[in-house]
Amino acid sequence: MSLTWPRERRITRRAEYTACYNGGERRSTKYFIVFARHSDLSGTGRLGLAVTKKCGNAVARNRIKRVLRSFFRLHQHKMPPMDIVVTPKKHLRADKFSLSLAEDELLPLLAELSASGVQSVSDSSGDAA
RNA sequence: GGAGUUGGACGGGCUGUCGCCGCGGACGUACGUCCGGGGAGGAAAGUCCGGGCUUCGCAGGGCAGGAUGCUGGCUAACGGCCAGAGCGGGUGACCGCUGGAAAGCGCAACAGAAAGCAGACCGCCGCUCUUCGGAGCGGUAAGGGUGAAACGGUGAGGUAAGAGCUCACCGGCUGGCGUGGCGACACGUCAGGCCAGGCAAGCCCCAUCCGAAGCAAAACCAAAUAGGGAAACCGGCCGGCCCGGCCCAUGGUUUCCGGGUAGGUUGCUUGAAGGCGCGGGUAACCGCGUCUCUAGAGGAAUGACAGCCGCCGCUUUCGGGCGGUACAAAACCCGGCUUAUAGUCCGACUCCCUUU
RNA sequence: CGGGAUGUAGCGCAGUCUGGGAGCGCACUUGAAUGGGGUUCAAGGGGUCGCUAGUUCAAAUCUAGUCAUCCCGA
Repeated sequence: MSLTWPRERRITRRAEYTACYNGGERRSTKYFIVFARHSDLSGTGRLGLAVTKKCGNAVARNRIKRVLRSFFRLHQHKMPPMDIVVTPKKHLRADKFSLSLAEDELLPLLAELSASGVQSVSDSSGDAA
């Protein structure tokens, strides 16, 4: 199975971000807030990262984004077909952050989202049929 | 050996797996696949200056406003750099500062008699009066005390007491001349007058410079919706009809046009570029020759995870073990400045101690 | 990219323009008043004036640099 993650699987418009913030589900863990919304495109989900200045300087913010992107790339087969926006909380320390920490934090949440997402997809497809 | 001053270079390396963003080539109808090659810094940072570039404005000049400020040079330009001058600090290597206060206005708390065209509290001296304690008038500015700062210093003459009042020397100032230097200035000499305080990072004066905005600049392509302009046809009114005119809730349909939003493309990296060599210059820098191409995104790539090796601490049973490995990431591009930075290496110089 | 504001006692602010004593309110401590508490009255303590340099006799105030926070415009 391929583990690529091209640009088409990212959220690149401000309107799409605000749609996730306003019309999506909101879950939170110890270090992250996750907004998830049903994708307009069929099939694949997309990822958006919003790392604010409160998380540190540019080097720290870049590291957080890269680790999160790597996490979603390696676990993309567990990802539901939704638009997901991840925002770290401000007490996340970039120098202590790693892939294993991201897995501990986000894997249960991903499973939870995919359960509810699959259910809603089957509901909507049933209505269409 | 110790302490220090100053200039420069670097700021992790290798391998594997899985990835990301541009570029070139091949296959290929589009989509896509494969191959090759590239992909953060000395400060990319702060955004404090200067320039290029783009659009707008502009006959020329002035005012206002802002910036800079010893001299000479470098530069596209600069508030930058280099070389020098004066002053200050340091034993020294070396470091720091810089227009004008005899154009004018203004300011100086408290203390002190007095804080700025000088003046006189205690003193000192003379005269007059006296109740013998002193008081009044006048002279004086050497001495005292205050303050951050009190209108030259020392000595002699002089005097009632004194005083640049006079003289000598010293210090400082102004002007002239000579020598050296492109110049800031230095040195020498003559004359004057004995004195002219501080603050311009208070207002100000003088000299020089400055049009404004910024790549979200700007150019091009250009939906949907609303509105604008033009033409044709239809409709209504004036009218018997045509021509013509009007439709003031400026009626409806079609076509065309221009502006322009979302969006897209360009701007976008070959440049006051870098390396090496030679030459000129004390240097900053400049000239010539030759070689190289070195990120170009657009919610924003340059990574994640392993392993080995460096480097630095702590520890050790000398096999090793544990921990750490800075600051900080391009966003139109350059030249500087400022600030942050674990450590490593190299050059030059100064002072002290020891040995020969 | 461009522009602006703020930083002073535990908290909220004045003082900065025009340089000389660091202040106001709440809070805190002590005392009075009450049987006790609150209210009230009186007295008191507490400040590297964000930081670092410079100008000045003297800096919260002036100048330069720097740090942090906040707010605008495109």
